Amino acid sequence: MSGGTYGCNKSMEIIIDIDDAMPLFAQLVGQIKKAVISKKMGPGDNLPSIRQLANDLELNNKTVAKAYRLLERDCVIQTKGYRGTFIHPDAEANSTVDLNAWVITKLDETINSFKESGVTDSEIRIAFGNLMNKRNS
Amino acid sequence: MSGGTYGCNKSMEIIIDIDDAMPLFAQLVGQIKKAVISKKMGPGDNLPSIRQLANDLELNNKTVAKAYRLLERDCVIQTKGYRGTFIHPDAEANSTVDLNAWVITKLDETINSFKESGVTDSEIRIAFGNLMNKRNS
DNA sequence: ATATGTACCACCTGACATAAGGGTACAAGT
DNA sequence: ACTTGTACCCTTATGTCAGGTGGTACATAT
Repeated sequence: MSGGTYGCNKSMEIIIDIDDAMPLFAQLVGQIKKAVISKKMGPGDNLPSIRQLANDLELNNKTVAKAYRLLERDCVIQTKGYRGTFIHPDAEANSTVDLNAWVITKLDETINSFKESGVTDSEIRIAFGNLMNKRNS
Repeated sequence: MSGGTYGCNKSMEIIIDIDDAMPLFAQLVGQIKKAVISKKMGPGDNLPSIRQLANDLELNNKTVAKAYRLLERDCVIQTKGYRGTFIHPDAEANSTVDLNAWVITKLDETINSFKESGVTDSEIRIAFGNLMNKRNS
């Protein structure tokens, strides 16, 4: 099997391409943001449950849950526990804001400042690795 | 075989532990800086050639060359081409100045600002990976 | 009983970069 | 001739991480 589609009240259509280089969860995030931007979905609209969507799209629960988690972090959707998941009031604005862009920009500045000081790529990578791993413990 | 030692005029002793998690070249860098700080070696002292040290320590030329390259960048040693390699006049000061410290501090600040914004570890890693790899080409 | 989101646990897979080694070669000097 | 640092080539192995999947369990509500 490869990919799957989900049609909800003829208002939302999600297409997942398993052969796409983009990770499945990222495709889901993009599709939902796109649906919001193109006004196919609006604030307050009900999204399918994680298990439901995973089943229709032939995906794993975790994959869908990951997408929902990211979407909620970006305030594109709101999860209300047992009551289900809904489109966030400010979804449209928050769908266009790309958190990644700001991360890349700021990180790029930092890395460049290192390189200008003659720091080796290896050293930057090592420092990065240490920080990312230690903070977890 | 595991690791090796190098004794030079009973003034310098380098111990490499191949089982250590720290990369071999990094161990070498640390050992030489330590030798400078503890005044076992001083400005003008002659260091063994890359090939010589690699042979004694049972390391590859490249590994030693990498360590020397980093040490010269930090102005702990001076390579004078065919004439060999020597301890830098300001070696002691430059051995204590930890370029890594400033890198870690600044990088830590940047990463923390990301996490406070809810950015995922994965996303930070991916952004980091993209930046480090694209700049190389 | 059923459904919701969520939080754990573990596993497998592929991709990728680092680290390290082997080899060859060069210009510059002794 | 010999040695110096250095710069390429290619190969290997190791480790790490992302992505995905599987299962179980929980509190909260209907």
